[in-house]
Amino acid sequence: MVERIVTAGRQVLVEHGYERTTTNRVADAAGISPGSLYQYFPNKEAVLAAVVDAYSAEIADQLAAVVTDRLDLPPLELMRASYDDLLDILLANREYVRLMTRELPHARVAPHVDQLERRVSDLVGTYLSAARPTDRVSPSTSAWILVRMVEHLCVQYVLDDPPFSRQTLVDELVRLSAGHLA
Amino acid sequence: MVERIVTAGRQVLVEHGYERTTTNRVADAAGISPGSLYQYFPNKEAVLAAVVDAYSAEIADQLAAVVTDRLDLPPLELMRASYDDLLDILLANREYVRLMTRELPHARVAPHVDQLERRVSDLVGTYLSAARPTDRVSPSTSAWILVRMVEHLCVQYVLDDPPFSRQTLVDELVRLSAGHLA
Amino acid sequence: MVERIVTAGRQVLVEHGYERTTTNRVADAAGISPGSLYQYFPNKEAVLAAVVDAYSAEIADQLAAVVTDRLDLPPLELMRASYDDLLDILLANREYVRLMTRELPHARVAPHVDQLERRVSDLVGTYLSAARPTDRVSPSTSAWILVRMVEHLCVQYVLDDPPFSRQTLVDELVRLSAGHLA
Amino acid sequence: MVERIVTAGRQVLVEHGYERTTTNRVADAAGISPGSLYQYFPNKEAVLAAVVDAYSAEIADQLAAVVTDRLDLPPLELMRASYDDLLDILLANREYVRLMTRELPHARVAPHVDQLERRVSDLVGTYLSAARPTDRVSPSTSAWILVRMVEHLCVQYVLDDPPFSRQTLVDELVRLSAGHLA
DNA sequence: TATGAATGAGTTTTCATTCAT
DNA sequence: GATGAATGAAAACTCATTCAT
Repeated sequence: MVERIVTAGRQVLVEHGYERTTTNRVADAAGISPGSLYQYFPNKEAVLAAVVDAYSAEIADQLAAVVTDRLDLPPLELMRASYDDLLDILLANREYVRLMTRELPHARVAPHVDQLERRVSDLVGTYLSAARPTDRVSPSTSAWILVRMVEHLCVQYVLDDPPFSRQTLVDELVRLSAGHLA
Repeated sequence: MVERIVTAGRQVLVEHGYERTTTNRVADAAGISPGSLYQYFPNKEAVLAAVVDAYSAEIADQLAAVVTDRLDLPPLELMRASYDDLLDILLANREYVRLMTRELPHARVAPHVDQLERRVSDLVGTYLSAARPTDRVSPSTSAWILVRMVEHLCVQYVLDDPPFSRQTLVDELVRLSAGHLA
Repeated sequence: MVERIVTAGRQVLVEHGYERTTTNRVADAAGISPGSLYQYFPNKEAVLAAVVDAYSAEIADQLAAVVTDRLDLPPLELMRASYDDLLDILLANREYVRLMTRELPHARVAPHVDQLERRVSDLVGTYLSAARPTDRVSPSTSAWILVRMVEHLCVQYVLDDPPFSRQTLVDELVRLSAGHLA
Repeated sequence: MVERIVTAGRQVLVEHGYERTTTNRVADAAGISPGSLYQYFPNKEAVLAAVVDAYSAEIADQLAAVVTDRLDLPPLELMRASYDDLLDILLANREYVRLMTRELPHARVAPHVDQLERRVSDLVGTYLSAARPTDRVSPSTSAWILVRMVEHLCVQYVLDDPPFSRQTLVDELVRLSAGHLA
């Protein structure tokens, strides 16, 4: 039932937008009464948090795995494969990407995005520390830059659908990353 | 008077946040009655749009000028100087950056950001067309990538204050851009 | 089971106050489901009535006995002993006194208080009819005045704890009563 | 308008009872919209407080004057006249007496009643200190007992309309008081 | 033109009560 | 009988908008 409500919440969010997401509408979409909703969630806030949480649980692991699963590859291969998969995942979950970056207030999403970025940045930072001797910038700085750059360009690509191919984006991301690390 | 209302709107937005920005509060901050507000704006929507417009008018020209004023420079110098100035502008207008990217709903900001991005992208695209013969990617693709990359990393840097210097960011942005164009 | 519910109701009333006494909370305190509560009581009203009834059953007899058991004593002794016991009983049941006079709506308590007052007044009236020839006022008027006076002052003393001794109150009540009857 | 709302609140309280007094009903009775009510009062609580305050302002001074205006009389005359007037006032404001002692939750009324009782008790205590040398009980104890006794019996008389005359009650109150002070 | 009191639909939330299991 | 999830009407309160002055 919690799941039903969360699904309904997600749906209302997608269909009506954040500002038109009311507890009554969510209850309606879940096919329950407003009172029932409050047997599973203490307030509206908690319903929205659950929707965001569910998204994170569903997608964040996939996103982290994009890097995690390839930490044994050499940088270039890791990057190409990761960016490729990343785009796959985001393209397959366009609606959620839109929800997180376009629909929900930043404050509600920030904790999850921050956590994911930190998680991936840590991975990348560690990877770089091992793969590369010291350099112009610290591994954590590199990670900060690369993670945000790749993330943002992929998200933008997925949502704004610019007039160049998916392959082009991956190629250019790899090139940018390689240039940065060279 | 329109200006007074817009200023008040901006102030309320900054001090109270989007969700606590009511027409009454804006009227109050403008020292007028709610009824008067509706003689200058048809509805709340329009007030917020005007606030965003005013922001764009105030900052967007500066931002565009960052590139415009240097179209005669060679790429590397143009980039370094532009990124430097861009960071200056954003750092000097942190509050507005926060408003546009963290406080206001994306839908309200998107038209302006898109317009600015298109404007700068066009400039950059044209510049690249002239500066560089054909290449891996079209000038407009390059522009799309570079503009979004630089913009996003600078905005993030300004708002999240990561533990590396402003100079480092500029250096790395130049390096990334140069690598992309090479 | 009815008893369990009534006990729970009393407990919730004491701990949470009348306005925060919900049927769900009572059921919870009774360790049963809200549905079960409705197998023993038709509605919330009835539960509260039962709580008040139980209180009356528990205390009212003691209170009536204060007089009943002493109808063979001469007036002054009867009064002194009765008031003394009355105070004992009320002091020993302060929580219930508070419930009846401060927590519950008057309408819910009135029937029981009225009944008790009538019962005691009748006793006292009868006693006075026998003990005393005719006088300034009828026995029932005397009873009305004395019962309410003593009851109210004792209740107030118990709940408000004024800065004089219990003994003083008893002395003064006896004196007042004696003065009235003289 | 505040007055209109307070009047409406009082009326709803009288006609529908405390538990059926809702902000919407009060607004309705005042002939205004629920929103308007909230331009004059921050919440329901405040409306009810204002109703009680208005009552106090209207009646409490009269009640206190009952004693204040006669502090130069000898005790017996003071008492007789005061009790007489007190009954007049309470009989003339039966509806308000009912509201304060029967309808509203004790917690809402207590501050006002306590204040009034303290005010009158202080007066009486001071009067007794002057009129009478030391005695069985302190003036403040006498005041505590007399004020509560008289108040309660008068209130009960007014609300319950027992089968004896108003004059009888006054006579007996005087007698009781005199007996206490003798 | 400016006002600001008035509006009332819409929001979140509660809770006495029901009923399928 | 017992359950407890589900109900839904009703409550307090908000706020964009209007309109008589």
